[in-house]
Amino acid sequence: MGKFYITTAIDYCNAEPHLGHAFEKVGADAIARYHRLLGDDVRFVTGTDEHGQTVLQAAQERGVDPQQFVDRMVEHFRRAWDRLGIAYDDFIRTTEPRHAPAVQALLRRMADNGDITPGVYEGHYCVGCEAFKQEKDLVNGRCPEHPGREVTWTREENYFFRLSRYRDPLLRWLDERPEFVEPEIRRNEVRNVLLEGLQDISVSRARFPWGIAFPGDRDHTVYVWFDALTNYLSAVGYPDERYREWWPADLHVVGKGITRFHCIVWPAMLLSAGVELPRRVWAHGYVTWGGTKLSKSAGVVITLDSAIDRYGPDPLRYFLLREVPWDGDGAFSWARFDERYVADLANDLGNLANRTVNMIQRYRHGFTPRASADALEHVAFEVLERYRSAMDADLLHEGLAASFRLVDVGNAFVEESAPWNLAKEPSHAAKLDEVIGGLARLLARVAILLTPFMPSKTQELWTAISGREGPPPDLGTYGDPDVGGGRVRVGPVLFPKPPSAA
RNA sequence: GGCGGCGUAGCUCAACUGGUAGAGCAGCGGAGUCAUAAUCCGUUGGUUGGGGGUUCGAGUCCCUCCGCCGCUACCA
Repeated sequence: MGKFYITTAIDYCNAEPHLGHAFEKVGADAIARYHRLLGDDVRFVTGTDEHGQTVLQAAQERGVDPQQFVDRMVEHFRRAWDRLGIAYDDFIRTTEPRHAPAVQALLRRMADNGDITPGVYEGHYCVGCEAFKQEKDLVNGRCPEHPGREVTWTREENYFFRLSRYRDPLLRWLDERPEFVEPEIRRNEVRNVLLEGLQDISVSRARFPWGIAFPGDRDHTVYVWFDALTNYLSAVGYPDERYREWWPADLHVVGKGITRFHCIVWPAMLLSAGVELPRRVWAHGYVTWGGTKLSKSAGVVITLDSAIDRYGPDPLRYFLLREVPWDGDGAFSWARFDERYVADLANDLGNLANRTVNMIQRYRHGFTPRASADALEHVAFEVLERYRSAMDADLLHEGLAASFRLVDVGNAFVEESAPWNLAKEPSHAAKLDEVIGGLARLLARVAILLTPFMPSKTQELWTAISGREGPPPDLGTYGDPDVGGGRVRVGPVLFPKPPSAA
Protein backbone atom coordinates (compact mmCIF):
# COMPACT_ATOMS: atom_id res chain seq x y z
CA MET A 1 0.00 0.00 0.00
CA GLY A 2 1.01 3.57 -0.41
CA LYS A 3 2.16 6.24 1.94
CA PHE A 4 -0.31 8.79 3.15
CA TYR A 5 0.82 12.06 4.64
CA ILE A 6 -2.07 14.02 6.12
CA THR A 7 -2.00 17.28 8.04
CA THR A 8 -4.44 19.49 9.82
CA ALA A 9 -4.13 23.21 10.06
CA ILE A 10 -1.95 24.05 13.03
CA ASP A 11 -3.96 25.89 15.60
CA TYR A 12 -3.27 29.43 16.56
CA CYS A 13 -2.83 29.20 20.27
CA ASN A 14 -4.02 32.51 21.57
CA ALA A 15 -6.99 30.82 23.23
CA GLU A 16 -8.10 27.38 24.25
CA PRO A 17 -9.41 24.87 21.73
CA HIS A 18 -13.16 24.64 21.15
CA LEU A 19 -15.54 22.38 19.27
CA GLY A 20 -14.57 23.89 15.94
CA HIS A 21 -10.93 22.95 16.42
CA ALA A 22 -12.03 19.53 17.57
CA PHE A 23 -14.17 18.93 14.49
CA GLU A 24 -11.20 19.37 12.21
CA LYS A 25 -8.91 17.16 14.26
CA VAL A 26 -11.49 14.44 14.65
CA GLY A 27 -12.23 14.47 10.92
CA ALA A 28 -8.58 14.37 9.96
CA ASP A 29 -7.99 11.63 12.50
CA ALA A 30 -10.83 9.59 11.01
CA ILE A 31 -9.31 9.96 7.56
CA ALA A 32 -5.89 9.00 8.86
CA ARG A 33 -7.31 5.99 10.64
CA TYR A 34 -9.24 4.97 7.55
CA HIS A 35 -6.01 4.90 5.61
CA ARG A 36 -4.37 2.84 8.32
CA LEU A 37 -7.33 0.50 8.03
CA LEU A 38 -6.56 0.19 4.34
CA GLY A 39 -3.00 -0.71 5.20
CA ASP A 40 -1.45 2.56 4.06
CA ASP A 41 1.69 3.84 5.68
CA VAL A 42 0.25 6.90 7.37
CA ARG A 43 1.82 9.99 8.81
CA PHE A 44 -0.64 12.29 10.51
CA VAL A 45 0.67 15.65 11.67
CA THR A 46 -0.99 18.37 13.65
CA GLY A 47 0.38 21.11 15.84
CA THR A 48 0.25 24.70 16.90
CA ASP A 49 1.06 28.03 15.37
CA GLU A 50 2.71 30.05 18.08
CA HIS A 51 4.09 33.24 16.63
CA GLY A 52 2.33 36.41 15.66
CA GLN A 53 0.72 39.50 16.92
CA THR A 54 -2.30 38.07 18.62
CA VAL A 55 -0.31 35.55 20.60
CA LEU A 56 2.07 38.23 21.75
CA GLN A 57 -0.83 40.38 22.80
CA ALA A 58 -2.52 37.59 24.68
CA ALA A 59 0.74 36.88 26.49
CA GLN A 60 1.23 40.51 27.38
CA GLU A 61 -2.28 40.80 28.71
CA ARG A 62 -1.43 38.04 31.13
CA GLY A 63 1.92 39.52 31.93
CA VAL A 64 3.99 36.54 30.83
CA ASP A 65 6.49 36.24 28.07
CA PRO A 66 5.19 34.75 24.87
CA GLN A 67 7.17 31.53 25.05
CA GLN A 68 5.87 30.81 28.51
CA PHE A 69 2.42 31.62 27.32
CA VAL A 70 2.45 29.26 24.35
CA ASP A 71 4.14 26.55 26.36
CA ARG A 72 1.18 26.65 28.63
CA MET A 73 -1.39 27.02 25.90
CA VAL A 74 -0.12 24.14 23.84
CA GLU A 75 -0.83 21.80 26.71
CA HIS A 76 -4.52 22.60 26.41
CA PHE A 77 -4.45 21.53 22.81
CA ARG A 78 -2.47 18.38 23.44
CA ARG A 79 -4.69 17.41 26.31
CA ALA A 80 -7.81 17.98 24.25
CA TRP A 81 -6.51 15.87 21.37
CA ASP A 82 -5.43 13.14 23.74
CA ARG A 83 -8.85 13.09 25.32
CA LEU A 84 -10.44 12.80 21.89
CA GLY A 85 -8.16 10.00 20.80
CA ILE A 86 -6.49 11.95 18.03
CA ALA A 87 -3.72 9.60 16.96
CA TYR A 88 -1.27 12.03 15.47
CA ASP A 89 2.21 10.80 14.61
CA ASP A 90 3.81 14.15 15.15
CA PHE A 91 2.92 17.41 16.79
CA ILE A 92 4.73 20.39 15.38
CA ARG A 93 5.12 23.70 17.14
CA THR A 94 6.34 26.69 15.21
CA THR A 95 8.53 27.73 18.13
CA GLU A 96 10.45 24.47 18.05
CA PRO A 97 14.08 24.63 16.92
CA ARG A 98 13.37 22.33 13.97
CA HIS A 99 10.89 24.72 12.44
CA ALA A 100 12.72 28.00 11.83
CA PRO A 101 15.43 26.54 9.59
CA ALA A 102 12.75 25.21 7.28
CA VAL A 103 11.08 28.58 7.02
CA GLN A 104 14.35 30.31 6.36
CA ALA A 105 15.50 27.75 3.84
CA LEU A 106 12.24 27.98 1.96
CA LEU A 107 12.42 31.75 1.87
CA ARG A 108 16.01 31.61 0.60
CA ARG A 109 14.99 29.33 -2.22
CA MET A 110 12.21 31.74 -3.08
CA ALA A 111 14.65 34.62 -2.94
CA ASP A 112 17.09 32.71 -5.15
CA ASN A 113 14.31 32.48 -7.65
CA GLY A 114 13.93 36.25 -7.59
CA ASP A 115 10.56 36.16 -5.89
CA ILE A 116 11.41 38.05 -2.71
CA THR A 117 11.78 41.76 -3.22
CA PRO A 118 11.94 44.81 -0.98
CA GLY A 119 8.80 46.86 -0.97
CA VAL A 120 6.54 49.07 1.03
CA TYR A 121 3.52 47.92 2.91
CA GLU A 122 0.99 50.62 3.48
CA GLY A 123 -2.13 50.58 5.52
CA HIS A 124 -4.09 51.86 8.44
CA TYR A 125 -2.16 51.40 11.62
CA CYS A 126 -3.59 51.41 15.10
CA VAL A 127 -1.01 52.44 17.66
CA GLY A 128 -3.08 50.96 20.45
CA CYS A 129 -3.01 47.54 18.83
CA GLU A 130 0.38 48.02 17.26
CA ALA A 131 -1.15 46.46 14.20
CA PHE A 132 -2.13 47.18 10.66
CA LYS A 133 -5.85 47.33 10.12
CA GLN A 134 -7.93 46.65 7.09
CA GLU A 135 -10.51 49.11 5.93
CA LYS A 136 -13.21 46.61 6.81
CA ASP A 137 -11.89 46.31 10.35
CA LEU A 138 -12.46 49.95 11.06
CA VAL A 139 -15.61 51.34 12.56
CA ASN A 140 -16.26 54.93 11.63
CA GLY A 141 -12.69 55.13 10.51
CA ARG A 142 -11.39 54.11 13.90
CA CYS A 143 -10.11 50.93 15.46
CA PRO A 144 -12.96 49.36 17.42
CA GLU A 145 -10.52 48.32 20.13
CA HIS A 146 -9.19 51.81 20.60
CA PRO A 147 -11.90 54.19 19.48
CA GLY A 148 -10.26 57.02 21.39
CA ARG A 149 -7.31 57.05 19.06
CA GLU A 150 -6.85 57.98 15.48
CA VAL A 151 -5.66 55.30 13.16
CA THR A 152 -2.73 56.49 11.16
CA TRP A 153 -1.77 55.76 7.60
CA THR A 154 1.52 54.02 7.90
CA ARG A 155 4.18 52.83 5.54
CA GLU A 156 6.49 50.08 6.44
CA GLU A 157 9.41 48.84 4.43
CA ASN A 158 9.38 45.11 4.22
CA TYR A 159 9.82 42.22 1.87
CA PHE A 160 7.32 41.02 -0.66
CA PHE A 161 6.65 37.71 -2.28
CA ARG A 162 5.88 38.02 -5.96
CA LEU A 163 2.68 36.08 -5.70
CA SER A 164 1.28 37.71 -8.81
CA ARG A 165 3.69 35.68 -10.91
CA TYR A 166 1.89 32.52 -10.00
CA ARG A 167 -1.60 33.28 -11.09
CA ASP A 168 -1.39 31.49 -14.39
CA PRO A 169 0.58 28.50 -13.20
CA LEU A 170 -1.88 28.04 -10.36
CA LEU A 171 -4.87 28.32 -12.66
CA ARG A 172 -3.37 25.71 -14.91
CA TRP A 173 -2.55 23.50 -11.96
CA LEU A 174 -6.10 23.74 -10.72
CA ASP A 175 -7.65 23.05 -14.08
CA GLU A 176 -5.47 20.04 -14.64
CA ARG A 177 -6.09 18.67 -11.15
CA PRO A 178 -9.58 19.51 -9.99
CA GLU A 179 -9.05 17.32 -6.94
CA PHE A 180 -6.42 19.77 -5.71
CA VAL A 181 -9.08 21.81 -3.95
CA GLU A 182 -12.15 20.18 -2.48
CA PRO A 183 -15.02 20.38 -2.00
CA GLU A 184 -16.02 21.87 -5.31
CA ILE A 185 -17.47 25.08 -3.91
CA ARG A 186 -14.07 25.98 -2.48
CA ARG A 187 -12.40 25.16 -5.75
CA ASN A 188 -14.71 27.58 -7.51
CA GLU A 189 -13.93 30.27 -5.00
CA VAL A 190 -10.23 29.77 -5.41
CA ARG A 191 -10.63 29.85 -9.13
CA ASN A 192 -12.51 33.14 -8.94
CA VAL A 193 -9.82 34.71 -6.83
CA LEU A 194 -7.23 33.61 -9.34
CA LEU A 195 -9.21 34.96 -12.24
CA GLU A 196 -9.49 38.31 -10.53
CA GLY A 197 -5.72 38.42 -10.30
CA LEU A 198 -3.20 38.28 -7.50
CA GLN A 199 -1.28 40.98 -5.73
CA ASP A 200 2.14 40.50 -4.28
CA ILE A 201 2.09 39.85 -0.58
CA SER A 202 4.38 41.02 2.17
CA VAL A 203 6.34 38.31 3.90
CA SER A 204 8.08 40.19 6.66
CA ARG A 205 7.30 42.52 9.51
CA ALA A 206 9.65 45.18 10.75
CA ARG A 207 10.31 45.70 14.43
CA PHE A 208 8.09 42.82 15.40
CA PRO A 209 9.90 40.60 17.87
CA TRP A 210 7.71 37.51 18.20
CA GLY A 211 8.55 35.60 15.07
CA ILE A 212 11.22 33.90 13.05
CA ALA A 213 14.19 36.00 11.99
CA PHE A 214 13.92 36.99 8.37
CA PRO A 215 16.86 35.57 6.47
CA GLY A 216 19.24 38.34 5.47
CA ASP A 217 17.66 41.12 7.49
CA ARG A 218 17.86 41.14 11.25
CA ASP A 219 15.33 43.92 11.56
CA HIS A 220 12.55 41.79 10.19
CA THR A 221 10.66 38.74 11.24
CA VAL A 222 8.82 36.40 8.92
CA TYR A 223 5.18 37.21 8.47
CA VAL A 224 3.20 34.62 10.41
CA TRP A 225 1.46 32.99 7.48
CA PHE A 226 4.72 32.11 5.82
CA ASP A 227 5.96 30.88 9.13
CA ALA A 228 2.88 28.80 9.80
CA LEU A 229 2.35 27.24 6.39
CA THR A 230 5.86 25.92 6.32
CA ASN A 231 5.05 23.59 9.21
CA TYR A 232 3.88 21.02 6.70
CA LEU A 233 7.45 20.79 5.45
CA SER A 234 9.37 21.30 8.67
CA ALA A 235 7.40 18.51 10.31
CA VAL A 236 8.87 16.01 7.89
CA GLY A 237 12.41 17.29 8.09
CA TYR A 238 12.73 19.95 5.41
CA PRO A 239 15.18 21.26 4.32
CA ASP A 240 16.94 17.97 4.95
CA GLU A 241 16.42 15.68 2.00
CA ARG A 242 14.69 13.14 4.17
CA TYR A 243 11.56 15.25 3.90
CA ARG A 244 10.96 13.52 0.60
CA GLU A 245 10.13 10.37 2.45
CA TRP A 246 6.72 11.87 3.19
CA TRP A 247 6.44 14.91 1.00
CA PRO A 248 4.37 15.79 -0.96
CA ALA A 249 1.53 15.77 1.50
CA ASP A 250 -1.40 13.73 0.30
CA LEU A 251 -3.96 15.84 2.09
CA HIS A 252 -4.06 19.13 3.92
CA VAL A 253 -7.20 19.39 6.01
CA VAL A 254 -8.05 23.01 6.75
CA GLY A 255 -11.04 25.16 7.61
CA LYS A 256 -12.80 26.88 4.75
CA GLY A 257 -11.82 30.25 6.19
CA ILE A 258 -8.19 29.74 5.33
CA THR A 259 -8.70 28.20 1.93
CA ARG A 260 -6.86 30.83 -0.02
CA PHE A 261 -3.73 30.62 2.08
CA HIS A 262 -3.57 26.92 1.44
CA CYS A 263 -4.75 26.86 -2.13
CA ILE A 264 -3.05 29.96 -3.47
CA VAL A 265 -0.31 31.32 -1.24
CA TRP A 266 1.10 28.00 -0.11
CA PRO A 267 1.30 26.36 -3.52
CA ALA A 268 2.75 29.54 -4.96
CA MET A 269 5.46 29.50 -2.29
CA LEU A 270 6.25 25.92 -3.17
CA LEU A 271 6.32 26.59 -6.88
CA SER A 272 8.69 29.44 -6.22
CA ALA A 273 10.97 27.35 -4.05
CA GLY A 274 10.88 24.43 -6.44
CA VAL A 275 9.20 22.12 -3.98
CA GLU A 276 6.50 19.71 -5.06
CA LEU A 277 2.92 20.75 -4.36
CA PRO A 278 0.65 18.85 -1.99
CA ARG A 279 -1.76 16.58 -3.76
CA ARG A 280 -4.97 17.81 -2.22
CA VAL A 281 -6.40 20.41 0.10
CA TRP A 282 -9.73 19.78 1.75
CA ALA A 283 -11.54 22.82 3.15
CA HIS A 284 -14.11 21.64 5.64
CA GLY A 285 -16.98 23.75 6.99
CA TYR A 286 -17.88 24.87 10.44
CA VAL A 287 -19.67 23.58 13.46
CA THR A 288 -22.36 26.11 14.15
CA TRP A 289 -24.20 26.89 17.32
CA GLY A 290 -27.58 28.59 17.13
CA GLY A 291 -26.91 29.56 13.55
CA THR A 292 -23.54 31.17 14.08
CA LYS A 293 -20.05 29.87 13.64
CA LEU A 294 -18.38 28.51 16.71
CA SER A 295 -15.59 30.85 17.58
CA LYS A 296 -13.71 31.97 20.60
CA SER A 297 -16.67 33.98 21.81
CA ALA A 298 -19.13 31.15 21.29
CA GLY A 299 -16.63 28.81 22.88
CA VAL A 300 -17.79 30.22 26.16
CA VAL A 301 -21.26 28.89 25.47
CA ILE A 302 -20.05 25.35 25.18
CA THR A 303 -16.66 24.11 26.21
CA LEU A 304 -14.96 21.23 24.54
CA ASP A 305 -14.60 19.46 27.84
CA SER A 306 -18.30 19.66 28.55
CA ALA A 307 -19.03 18.10 25.16
CA ILE A 308 -16.58 15.29 25.81
CA ASP A 309 -17.84 14.78 29.33
CA ARG A 310 -21.40 14.28 28.14
CA TYR A 311 -20.88 10.73 26.85
CA GLY A 312 -17.15 10.35 26.42
CA PRO A 313 -14.89 11.04 23.46
CA ASP A 314 -16.18 8.51 20.95
CA PRO A 315 -19.82 9.60 20.98
CA LEU A 316 -18.69 13.18 20.44
CA ARG A 317 -16.52 12.09 17.54
CA TYR A 318 -19.46 10.17 16.15
CA PHE A 319 -21.86 13.03 16.56
CA LEU A 320 -19.64 15.64 14.97
CA LEU A 321 -18.78 13.52 11.98
CA ARG A 322 -22.31 12.22 11.50
CA GLU A 323 -24.12 15.48 11.97
CA VAL A 324 -21.78 17.99 10.40
CA PRO A 325 -21.17 17.05 6.79
CA TRP A 326 -17.46 17.02 6.05
CA ASP A 327 -18.04 19.16 2.99
CA GLY A 328 -20.21 21.77 4.69
CA ASP A 329 -21.48 23.33 7.87
CA GLY A 330 -23.62 21.70 10.51
CA ALA A 331 -25.12 22.62 13.83
CA PHE A 332 -24.27 21.41 17.27
CA SER A 333 -26.95 21.34 19.93
CA TRP A 334 -27.30 19.36 23.09
CA ALA A 335 -30.76 18.18 22.11
CA ARG A 336 -29.50 16.85 18.81
CA PHE A 337 -26.48 15.27 20.44
CA ASP A 338 -28.69 13.49 22.96
CA GLU A 339 -31.07 12.37 20.24
CA ARG A 340 -28.34 10.83 18.13
CA TYR A 341 -26.59 9.30 21.06
CA VAL A 342 -29.71 7.57 22.28
CA ALA A 343 -31.17 6.59 18.91
CA ASP A 344 -28.05 5.62 16.97
CA LEU A 345 -25.52 4.57 19.54
CA ALA A 346 -27.46 3.31 22.55
CA ASN A 347 -30.62 1.90 20.95
CA ASP A 348 -29.41 0.69 17.58
CA LEU A 349 -25.75 -0.20 17.83
CA GLY A 350 -25.24 -0.64 21.55
CA ASN A 351 -28.35 -2.67 22.05
CA LEU A 352 -27.63 -4.90 19.07
CA ALA A 353 -24.22 -5.65 20.50
CA ASN A 354 -25.67 -6.24 23.92
CA ARG A 355 -28.44 -8.57 22.79
CA THR A 356 -26.06 -10.52 20.59
CA VAL A 357 -23.50 -11.03 23.33
CA ASN A 358 -26.26 -12.01 25.71
CA MET A 359 -27.65 -14.59 23.33
CA ILE A 360 -24.23 -16.08 22.80
CA GLN A 361 -23.79 -16.22 26.53
CA ARG A 362 -27.17 -17.72 27.14
CA TYR A 363 -27.49 -20.14 24.23
CA ARG A 364 -23.86 -21.05 23.59
CA HIS A 365 -22.25 -20.82 26.99
CA GLY A 366 -20.45 -17.69 25.89
CA PHE A 367 -18.59 -19.13 22.93
CA THR A 368 -19.15 -17.34 19.66
CA PRO A 369 -20.17 -19.86 17.01
CA ARG A 370 -18.14 -19.99 13.86
CA ALA A 371 -20.24 -19.09 10.87
CA SER A 372 -19.23 -18.88 7.27
CA ALA A 373 -20.99 -17.05 4.52
CA ASP A 374 -24.39 -16.18 5.91
CA ALA A 375 -27.63 -14.49 5.04
CA LEU A 376 -26.09 -11.09 5.63
CA GLU A 377 -23.10 -11.43 3.32
CA HIS A 378 -24.74 -9.76 0.41
CA VAL A 379 -25.75 -6.63 2.23
CA ALA A 380 -22.42 -6.55 4.03
CA PHE A 381 -20.64 -6.16 0.74
CA GLU A 382 -23.14 -3.67 -0.51
CA VAL A 383 -22.42 -1.61 2.57
CA LEU A 384 -18.68 -2.00 2.13
CA GLU A 385 -18.91 -0.66 -1.36
CA ARG A 386 -20.89 2.38 -0.28
CA TYR A 387 -18.59 2.90 2.65
CA ARG A 388 -15.48 2.77 0.53
CA SER A 389 -16.69 5.09 -2.13
CA ALA A 390 -17.80 7.58 0.52
CA MET A 391 -14.56 7.32 2.47
CA ASP A 392 -12.37 7.47 -0.61
CA ALA A 393 -14.13 10.71 -1.44
CA ASP A 394 -13.61 11.91 2.16
CA LEU A 395 -17.35 12.10 2.71
CA LEU A 396 -17.11 10.98 6.30
CA HIS A 397 -20.76 11.54 7.18
CA GLU A 398 -21.76 9.26 4.32
CA GLY A 399 -19.28 6.65 5.43
CA LEU A 400 -20.97 6.64 8.80
CA ALA A 401 -24.42 6.45 7.30
CA ALA A 402 -23.35 3.47 5.22
CA SER A 403 -21.90 1.70 8.24
CA PHE A 404 -25.07 2.08 10.23
CA ARG A 405 -27.09 0.40 7.56
CA LEU A 406 -25.43 -2.79 8.70
CA VAL A 407 -26.65 -2.13 12.21
CA ASP A 408 -30.21 -1.68 10.97
CA VAL A 409 -30.01 -4.86 8.96
CA GLY A 410 -28.68 -6.65 12.00
CA ASN A 411 -31.57 -5.63 14.20
CA ALA A 412 -34.09 -6.61 11.55
CA PHE A 413 -32.31 -9.93 11.12
CA VAL A 414 -32.64 -10.75 14.80
CA GLU A 415 -36.38 -10.26 14.62
CA GLU A 416 -36.78 -12.33 11.49
CA SER A 417 -34.75 -15.26 12.69
CA ALA A 418 -35.93 -15.13 16.32
CA PRO A 419 -33.03 -16.98 17.91
CA TRP A 420 -35.01 -17.34 21.16
CA ASN A 421 -37.39 -19.62 19.32
CA LEU A 422 -34.61 -21.61 17.66
CA ALA A 423 -33.07 -22.13 21.05
CA LYS A 424 -36.16 -23.98 22.26
CA GLU A 425 -35.67 -26.73 19.66
CA PRO A 426 -32.44 -28.75 19.90
CA SER A 427 -32.95 -29.77 16.29
CA HIS A 428 -32.39 -26.15 15.28
CA ALA A 429 -28.96 -25.96 16.83
CA ALA A 430 -27.18 -25.57 13.51
CA LYS A 431 -29.56 -22.86 12.44
CA LEU A 432 -29.07 -21.06 15.72
CA ASP A 433 -25.30 -21.19 15.29
CA GLU A 434 -25.69 -19.72 11.88
CA VAL A 435 -27.87 -16.90 13.13
CA ILE A 436 -25.91 -15.74 16.12
CA GLY A 437 -22.62 -16.52 14.41
CA GLY A 438 -23.81 -14.36 11.55
CA LEU A 439 -24.68 -11.57 13.95
CA ALA A 440 -21.23 -11.77 15.45
CA ARG A 441 -19.72 -11.50 11.98
CA LEU A 442 -21.90 -8.53 11.24
CA LEU A 443 -20.86 -6.79 14.44
CA ALA A 444 -17.23 -7.51 13.69
CA ARG A 445 -17.69 -5.81 10.36
CA VAL A 446 -19.38 -2.87 12.00
CA ALA A 447 -16.46 -2.63 14.40
CA ILE A 448 -14.03 -2.55 11.49
CA LEU A 449 -15.95 0.07 9.55
CA LEU A 450 -16.40 2.32 12.55
CA THR A 451 -12.83 2.11 13.78
CA PRO A 452 -11.84 5.43 12.20
CA PHE A 453 -14.73 7.15 13.92
CA MET A 454 -14.85 5.50 17.33
CA PRO A 455 -11.47 3.91 17.91
CA SER A 456 -12.07 3.12 21.54
CA LYS A 457 -15.66 1.89 21.43
CA THR A 458 -15.02 -0.31 18.41
CA GLN A 459 -12.22 -1.97 20.30
CA GLU A 460 -14.60 -2.70 23.17
CA LEU A 461 -17.12 -4.03 20.69
CA TRP A 462 -14.60 -6.24 18.96
CA THR A 463 -13.35 -7.66 22.22
CA ALA A 464 -16.86 -8.21 23.51
CA ILE A 465 -17.98 -10.34 20.56
CA SER A 466 -14.73 -12.06 19.65
CA GLY A 467 -13.09 -12.37 23.03
CA ARG A 468 -9.90 -11.10 21.41
CA GLU A 469 -7.93 -8.24 22.84
CA GLY A 470 -6.82 -5.27 20.83
CA PRO A 471 -8.41 -3.21 18.11
CA PRO A 472 -10.50 -4.72 15.32
CA PRO A 473 -8.46 -6.11 12.44
CA ASP A 474 -8.04 -4.10 9.25
CA LEU A 475 -10.33 -3.88 6.28
CA GLY A 476 -8.66 -6.80 4.55
CA THR A 477 -10.41 -9.14 6.97
CA TYR A 478 -13.85 -7.73 6.28
CA GLY A 479 -14.74 -10.56 3.92
CA ASP A 480 -14.26 -13.20 6.60
CA PRO A 481 -13.92 -11.62 10.00
CA ASP A 482 -12.30 -13.88 12.54
CA VAL A 483 -14.78 -13.76 15.39
CA GLY A 484 -15.70 -17.39 15.96
CA GLY A 485 -14.43 -19.57 18.74
CA GLY A 486 -13.74 -16.90 21.30
CA ARG A 487 -15.47 -16.30 24.56
CA VAL A 488 -17.68 -13.23 24.59
CA ARG A 489 -17.27 -10.60 27.25
CA VAL A 490 -20.47 -9.81 29.00
CA GLY A 491 -19.62 -6.46 30.44
CA PRO A 492 -21.20 -3.10 30.88
CA VAL A 493 -23.17 -1.95 27.88
CA LEU A 494 -21.32 -0.10 25.15
CA PHE A 495 -23.35 3.09 25.22
CA PRO A 496 -25.23 3.42 28.49
CA LYS A 497 -28.30 5.51 28.23
CA PRO A 498 -28.44 8.59 30.42
CA PRO A 499 -31.03 8.38 33.20
CA SER A 500 -33.02 11.15 31.56
CA ALA A 501 -33.63 9.04 28.47
CA ALA A 502 -34.32 5.78 30.25
C1' G B 1 -21.92 46.44 -4.85
C1' G B 2 -19.68 41.95 -7.60
C1' C B 3 -19.42 36.49 -7.88
C1' G B 4 -21.47 31.99 -5.73
C1' G B 5 -24.69 28.86 -2.72
C1' C B 6 -29.13 27.75 -0.08
C1' G B 7 -34.54 27.79 1.22
C1' U B 8 -38.21 20.11 0.32
C1' A B 9 -42.63 16.53 6.12
C1' G B 10 -42.05 19.05 13.53
C1' C B 11 -36.19 18.20 13.19
C1' U B 12 -31.70 16.68 10.04
C1' C B 13 -31.37 15.82 5.02
C1' A B 14 -32.10 12.68 -0.08
C1' A B 15 -34.24 12.95 -5.08
C1' C B 16 -28.42 11.40 -11.95
C1' U B 17 -28.76 14.75 -17.45
C1' G B 18 -37.03 17.55 -15.98
C1' G B 19 -41.19 12.03 -15.83
C1' U B 20 -46.06 9.46 -10.32
C1' A B 21 -42.16 13.94 -3.83
C1' G B 22 -38.28 9.86 -0.30
C1' A B 23 -35.19 8.37 4.27
C1' G B 24 -33.77 8.75 9.39
C1' C B 25 -35.38 10.89 14.04
C1' A B 26 -39.69 12.55 16.66
C1' G B 27 -45.35 11.27 16.78
C1' C B 28 -49.27 7.51 16.46
C1' G B 29 -50.96 2.07 16.18
C1' G B 30 -49.55 -3.02 16.54
C1' A B 31 -46.17 -7.35 17.34
C1' G B 32 -42.73 -9.28 20.45
C1' U B 33 -39.30 -10.58 24.69
C1' C B 34 -32.68 -12.24 23.24
C1' A B 35 -31.76 -6.94 24.70
C1' U B 36 -30.06 -0.46 27.47
C1' A B 37 -39.05 -0.10 28.16
C1' A B 38 -34.27 -1.64 23.72
C1' U B 39 -36.11 -4.02 18.76
C1' C B 40 -39.35 -5.15 14.55
C1' C B 41 -43.76 -4.11 11.46
C1' G B 42 -47.35 -0.58 9.99
C1' U B 43 -48.82 4.52 9.83
C1' U B 44 -49.96 10.14 10.22
C1' G B 45 -47.44 14.19 8.05
C1' G B 46 -45.21 18.26 2.52
C1' U B 47 -49.96 23.24 -2.49
C1' U B 48 -40.99 21.23 -2.52
C1' G B 49 -40.07 30.08 0.47
C1' G B 50 -44.00 33.49 -2.74
C1' G B 51 -45.48 34.72 -7.80
C1' G B 52 -45.05 34.13 -13.10
C1' G B 53 -43.18 31.42 -17.48
C1' U B 54 -41.26 27.20 -20.83
C1' U B 55 -43.03 21.99 -21.36
C1' C B 56 -47.38 16.58 -22.57
C1' G B 57 -44.98 16.89 -17.68
C1' A B 58 -40.68 21.06 -13.02
C1' G B 59 -38.36 20.32 -6.42
C1' U B 60 -35.36 19.82 -10.89
C1' C B 61 -34.99 24.85 -16.59
C1' C B 62 -36.04 30.59 -17.25
C1' C B 63 -37.76 35.43 -14.95
C1' U B 64 -39.05 37.95 -10.56
C1' C B 65 -39.82 38.81 -5.30
C1' C B 66 -38.75 37.40 -0.04
C1' G B 67 -35.36 35.28 3.53
C1' C B 68 -30.65 33.08 4.98
C1' C B 69 -25.35 32.12 4.04
C1' G B 70 -20.30 32.03 1.73
C1' C B 71 -16.15 34.48 -0.99
C1' U B 72 -14.60 39.52 -2.20
C1' A B 73 -6.39 38.39 0.00
C1' C B 74 -1.66 40.22 4.23
C1' C B 75 -6.55 37.98 10.85
C1' A B 76 -3.50 31.88 12.06
